[in-house]
Formats: sequence, C-alpha cells, structure tokens
Amino acid sequence: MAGKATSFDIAQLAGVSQPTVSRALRGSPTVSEQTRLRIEAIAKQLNYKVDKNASNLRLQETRTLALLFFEEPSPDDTGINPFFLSMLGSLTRTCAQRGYDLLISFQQLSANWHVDYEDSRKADGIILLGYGDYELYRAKLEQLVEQGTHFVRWGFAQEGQPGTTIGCDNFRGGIDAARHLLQHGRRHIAFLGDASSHYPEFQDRYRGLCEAQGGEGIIANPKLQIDALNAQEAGYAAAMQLIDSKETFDSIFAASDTIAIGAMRALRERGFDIPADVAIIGFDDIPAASLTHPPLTTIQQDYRLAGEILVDGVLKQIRNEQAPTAVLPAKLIVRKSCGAH
Amino acid sequence: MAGKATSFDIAQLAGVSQPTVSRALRGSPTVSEQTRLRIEAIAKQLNYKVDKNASNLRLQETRTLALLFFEEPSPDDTGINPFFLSMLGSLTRTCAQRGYDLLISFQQLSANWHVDYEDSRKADGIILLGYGDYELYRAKLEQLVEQGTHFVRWGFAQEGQPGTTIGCDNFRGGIDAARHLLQHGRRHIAFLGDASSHYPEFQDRYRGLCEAQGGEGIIANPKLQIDALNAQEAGYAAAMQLIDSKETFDSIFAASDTIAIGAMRALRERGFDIPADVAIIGFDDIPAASLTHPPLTTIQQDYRLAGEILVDGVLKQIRNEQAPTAVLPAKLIVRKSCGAH
DNA sequence: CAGAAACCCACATACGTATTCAAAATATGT
DNA sequence: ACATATTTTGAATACGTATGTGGGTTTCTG
Repeated sequence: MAGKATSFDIAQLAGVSQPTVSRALRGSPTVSEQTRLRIEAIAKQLNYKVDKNASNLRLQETRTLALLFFEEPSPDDTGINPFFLSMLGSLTRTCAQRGYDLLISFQQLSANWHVDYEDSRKADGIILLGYGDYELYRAKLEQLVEQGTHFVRWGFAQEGQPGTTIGCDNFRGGIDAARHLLQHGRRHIAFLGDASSHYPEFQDRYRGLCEAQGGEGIIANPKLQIDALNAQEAGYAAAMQLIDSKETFDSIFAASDTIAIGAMRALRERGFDIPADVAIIGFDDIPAASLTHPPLTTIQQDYRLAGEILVDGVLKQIRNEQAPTAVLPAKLIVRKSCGAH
Repeated sequence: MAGKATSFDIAQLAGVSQPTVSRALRGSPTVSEQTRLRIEAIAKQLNYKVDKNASNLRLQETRTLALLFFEEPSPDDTGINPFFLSMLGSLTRTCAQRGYDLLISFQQLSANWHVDYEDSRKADGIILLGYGDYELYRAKLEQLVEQGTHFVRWGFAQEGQPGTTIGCDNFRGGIDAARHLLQHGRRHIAFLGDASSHYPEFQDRYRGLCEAQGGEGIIANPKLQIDALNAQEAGYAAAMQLIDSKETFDSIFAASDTIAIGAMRALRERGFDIPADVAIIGFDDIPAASLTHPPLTTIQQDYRLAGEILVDGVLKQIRNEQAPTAVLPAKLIVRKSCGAH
C-alpha cells in the first residue's frame, strides 16, 4: 500500500463503504456491532490513524490550544522566567488530560500574533502568558475580543479588562511579603521592580507593600523603589543602585525571585550579610529559590492550579460558556532570607 | 459575513476565481501584479488567514513538529529536568526560525506514542526528549524507523542505533569532570548516578570517570558508585547512603546537576564542608547550578546548539536527506565546588 | 494582417473525513 | 403472506485550499 492507510482502504478491505468506516470508528450506534468489530480489527492491523487535517477541516475544530509566550526584552533563551516554565508543565499536563494538544510559540509582544492562531485554525483557543508592557497588550486584547477569539490571559486581573484574565493576588501577596518583613523588625523596606502602570503585576505588589507599611504608620520612602525588569541582571543592577544611593534600608522586597537572586549577588559582593544586615523576600517561588544562600523566603504562586484554570477557562469559552476573570491566592513560603526561626 | 473569510469570499469581492486568490497569495508568477495587489488588499482588509487544516490536507504536510517529552518516574510537574526546559526554549525558537510550529506533549515512556503523531498527520516529524530506560525505548524506535517516521532523538548516541540520535559526549565529559577533580588532588571519587546499561548517558559518564582514574593509575572502587535517578531526592538519598557506607571519599561526581544539588544538601546536613571536605562536580549546567552554595562546578551541555541540530535533523529527514547521528562537545564550567582558584 | 507567442485567468478536481438523506435489508405484527 | 416499523448501509456532498489543464485575450513578429 502506497502511503498511509485511509478510511477508503479500510472500507475496501472490510467490504463496506467509507462512511461506514468513519461511523464505526467514531462509535456511532447506527453501525452493527459485528461490522464495527471487523472494521476496528482492520484499522488496528493497518495502523490506521484518522487524518487530523481532514478531520479538523470537516469538523471545523482542531482540539488544539495555542500557548503564546511573550518575552519582552531579551530575545535569547537564557532569560525564560522559571516560573513560566513551571507553568508550562502544568499547562501541558492539563491539556493532555482534557484531550487537547498544545501548540507552543514564543512571540514578541509587538508582533501581530493576535490575528494568527485561531484565524488560521491551528487552534481552537489561545492562552497568553508572559510579562510585558500592558499598554502594548491592551489594544490587541481588545481586537481579540472583537474577533470573538477564545482566549485567556495570565497576568494582572482587574474588572473591565478585555477578555478573561487569570492572575494571582499580587496586592495581597505584596501585603503578606511586607508584613513578614515588618514582623521581623524591618522598617526600611526597599522595593526592586518596575512600579509603573506598564507592569501592573509589579505595581500591585508594590501597592501591597505600601498598604502594609501604612498599617504600621510607616510612610514609604519613594527613593527606596527602584525600577527593575524581570531578570537577574536587572535585580543585580537595581540592588547596586540602591546601595550606592546611600538611602537607609534594612530589607528588600524583590518583585520576583529572579530579581531577588540578582540582588542577593550584589549584596554579597558589597559585603552585606543576609539576613542580618539586609533581609530579602522574593515573589513566585521558582525552583531555584530554595537553593540560594540563604534559601529565599518568597511568595508562592500556585502554577499548578493556575495552569488548570487557564486551560479550563479557554475550554469553557470554546463551549460558549462564561469564563470569569479570577484571582488566585498567593502564599508566603518562609525560608531563611528574612531571619525567621 | 458569517464565520471566517475564505478564499471564495475574497474571490467574489475581487471579481476573480478562488484559484486566482490562492495563487496570488502564494506569490505565483502567473497572476498579474495588478490583481495580486488587489487581492492582497482585500485579504488584509478581511483579516483573511489561510485555513491551515485545508491547506495541510491539500499539501499533505503540516509544517509542524511534535516534541515528545518523556518522564520516567514521577508524574508530577515538580520534577521536570531544568536542562530539558532550557532545551525546550532552544527548540521552540529554532522551530519558529525555520517556519515550523511546535506541538508539545508529555508522555509516559510506556504509552504508545510511537504510532500517534506523524500517522495522524498532526506533525511532519518528531523530536524525542527525555531520559529513560533505553531498553524500553529501543523497540519503539525500531518501529518508528520501520514506519518511515521522521524523528530525531536526544540522548545516548552510538553507531547501530535505530534512527538518528543527537547527544553530547558523555564519555569525554566524564573524563573532563574526573580530571578536574584529580587535578585538585582528589583521589577517592564517588559517582552518584545509575551506571547500568538502562541509563546509557549516566553509564558513559561513569566510564569516563573510570578511564580518567585509570590514567592516573587509580582503580575505581565500585562501592563508591551509588545508583541514583535524575532527581534531587535521589541525589540526597544516594549521598546519605554514601556517607553511611563509611567508605573513604573526598569528592563526588554527580551524574547530573539535579543529583548534585540533592547531594550537596545531604553533605551540608551531615556537616561536610564543600569543597574542603568533599569536592563535588555535576553535569548539565542547569541555571540553578550557579546559585548553589558554593556555586557548582559542572559539565555544560550546549542546549542551544543541541536544539538547533535536533530541529534541523528532523527537517533534513523530512526533505529525505540523511541526518547523521552526532555527538556534541561538553564543556567544563569551573565554579567553586571543587576548590578551584 | 495572419499566425505565433506570451500572458492571465477559470474550470475541474483532489486531499480524507463526517454527516445528511435516502434506500436496502431485516425484523415485527396482524 | 403482506404491510409496517426498525435497523443498517451507501450515495452524495461539504469542509477550504492548491494545482494541472485548457481557453481567451493581448502583444509581438514577419
């Protein structure tokens, strides 16, 4: 037999018509038990697999989700945020459980991905992952909504946003992080991370910090907030800038673990003891957080749950159900970088 | 207009036939400049995208590669080997550069993935990634070859294997690791990692160790080889077993960084100083290796190059070219866990 | 100005599957 | 035995694209 077997080949061997083969293999009750078994046997013997392209074309669905992954600054693969990699694992598994394939694609936020995947029928829905300038994002999200694309975004969640967004409670997480530092006697908390509205996640974490400080009657010193994108190098540079500023600080709240790890390196180089001189807390709980010296206290995002909710959210949209924007809890993970125990 | 635009819709608006639209958009020279521009304008305006399913069906190709990812023991996502995650980044990018999509799927080695992806025409070729019992593997690889499936495997590379395999030079890497330890005066080198033929990568690394020791007239003590799968917990347990065995050892060659990290934890708990009491070297150079305390000296596998070669290997097969089995160099990365400097 | 060449384009068709509709085969009831 | 209900199958068709083939028009050449 030349090439792969088709349903026609099976039909011929079974002495039935092609439609009967199709029906038999999809388990239609209108085909008799006897012929179904015969057809199944032949299909198995020929190693027959339904041609997904033909099937998708006919059914007008792909049973595939597309994962679009954004990275803002560095186009090299060293910089993939470990938290997103963890999420990727969860997404993949959830998709598999739900019987969907996952198409993965790295994108520049600036590219015109927003018209690509579902329109070209490569996928039934889209999951968007990645930090990035929200202003750049917003217009494209609106276009997606307008086009009726099924999509769910991970990130900053807020009422009135276009589409469905799943995010963690960054504000609450910020409060918890700050309280932990405050409880250990720190009063001069620096924040490393962009606090502009372009990075709403980081901004919310910072707002949580300010809120918690306010509860203790502390007014946040704006000079202790230093912009940093989500990368070790940025954390290192920001910490250096902080040290050189000569402002008084006894602790650091890093907007992400990656930033925290870079900052720890800077602190160590400048001879600060962690946590005696400077306590530090991160955000995300990436796998590496438990390996730093000292192990990094941080705020954990539940990537496992997040992955499930994201996938199920898109699937709901595909079934034309509502998929509400949701906020997941964040959880303090106490290790040793803040002087606990 | 109901639903997505098709080439017929464009044809009607442009006052031409559907085939002309198809040809125009594919840049066929048989369609006049003038009409091509007209068609392109309309297509853009309607946000038209070629339906991939229909296109694939017609062309009998998908321009998609499938990445099958195996994990042997733990079916939870905490255990994804960071090295493979790095590789994933490289694979994704290379695919994108080559104009291919990447379908990703986690599999159990035992499942019957070997008849699924290309047969169902979800992908033009397959990349296999993951450690695992090679014996389980082999039969399925042979079946893939027999079916004429286009695939490339990452792992243990050796002549006479079914299909194309890309791997790093584990033997050479093992020698380099051992020499580094020997050069720093270590004479009792323990090896943590399964050295059975079921895990040929680890076995080769162990063989390299023995070879290097032989060059110095040292006969390897088999009691210093302790089985460990590729996980932190396994590394921890193996190191504990080593310590409790009361055998003399002054250094550890861990078959992977993950194992090394687990072993370092065990050593620290039992009060060993690294590297003064015990030097330790890993394998892979995962991102976390530079974060351990002390930073882990290790053997680097070039995941970036590996990803490119894997993708290009499959693409060659798809074009019916030879894709030779290849061995990539491994590189010693000196940090501080062996007492260098 | 006739004939040839060059250029555009439309018609028909194939890719492999899934479903609608109608027909054939079988079973059921009187 | 005949009509009717029921089960099982086949013929026709659509999904949207890409391409081989041939027809019509224009331009060029002698």
